[in-house]
Amino acid sequence: MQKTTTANPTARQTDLTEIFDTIEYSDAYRITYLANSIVFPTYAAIKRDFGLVRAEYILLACLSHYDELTARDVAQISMRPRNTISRAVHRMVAEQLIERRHNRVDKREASLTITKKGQRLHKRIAAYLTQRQEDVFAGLNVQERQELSKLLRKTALHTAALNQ
Amino acid sequence: MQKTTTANPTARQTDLTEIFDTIEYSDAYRITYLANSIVFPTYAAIKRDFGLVRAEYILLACLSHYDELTARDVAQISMRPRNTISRAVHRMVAEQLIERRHNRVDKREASLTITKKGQRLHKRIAAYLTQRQEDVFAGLNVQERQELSKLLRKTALHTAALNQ
DNA sequence: TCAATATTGTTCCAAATGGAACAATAAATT
DNA sequence: AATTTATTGTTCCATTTGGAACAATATTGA
Repeated sequence: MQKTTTANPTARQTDLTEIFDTIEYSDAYRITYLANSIVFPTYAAIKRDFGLVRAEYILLACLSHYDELTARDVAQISMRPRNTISRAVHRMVAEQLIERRHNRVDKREASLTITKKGQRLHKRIAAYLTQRQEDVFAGLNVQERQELSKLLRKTALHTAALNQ
Repeated sequence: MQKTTTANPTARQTDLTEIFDTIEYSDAYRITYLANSIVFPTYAAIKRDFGLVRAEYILLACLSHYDELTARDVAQISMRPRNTISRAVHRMVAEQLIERRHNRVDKREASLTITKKGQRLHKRIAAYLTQRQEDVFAGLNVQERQELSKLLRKTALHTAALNQ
């Protein structure tokens, strides 16, 4: 709970980073803040430059790292509702960024794969995210960065099990 | 790039966590995954139980930790567009969760404060987020958790400066 | 075997969202 | 002082979003 002032409006009186320490769920807050800092500007740039909405580049990213996935898999990996993935699939099949092939065994599902064109696009998009990632983590030295990586990995694996 | 199969549809063949390691921007990815894991289920619960949308509880959280802020401050802290904050302000003033007082010096802006009622609501919401935070970080031991906290804090502060 | 239940992916619809243009005010520049 | 530029907060509008109901298929269990 910090003093702010409107008495002297010329100077920025309030330290807008205090909440990092004072909020009850400070780790969750910091994580979310960092995620937003990475994702929001990059998302806007991807939309502007490539015309993809979030569910679409998520789909592209997932398919870039697995030989094939079902829409259900993608929804689970990304924690997005199935209908947004479904929409993304249709638009991206139309754009020939991915391919869909009905499963002969289980006729409900279809397996999705990325095309060459899709892979090329993913590479360009990944460069945006990688760049922003480096900017965000530039405040850490090499050991710190490694340690953070390790801890995030462990936490993410634990959480994935939790989300199951 | 991992083998999956649709040949034997009964067993889950694909390890959906592999992407944590194989993706180009793995730190950014892990951070985002964790943020989503914390925020999505909690957000849904907050909406269900209290009827608040995201911009609204963000506003509440910000005002819980500063004596007063302008809408602009909140937009900056939360990295949300100004119009979503504006909407949230109006609804929450109507609900008497926050108060708005026009600034005499700079007539464009208004200073926002949280009410007692707003504070009580924030406490209840914070409990949801805190609980989820604990679940997500339960995979770490005490030292690891402390170390992660420290690294996240440093990175968040660096990023806040970057976002300025 | 047949009914009941679960799962996958889709469509529909109402709500949330964010960019852009705007009015009001303030600050900077001439 | 007058003009130009910047800032704050708002409204408008088109798009994105996600819950819920649904059809098709698969699985479970009586």
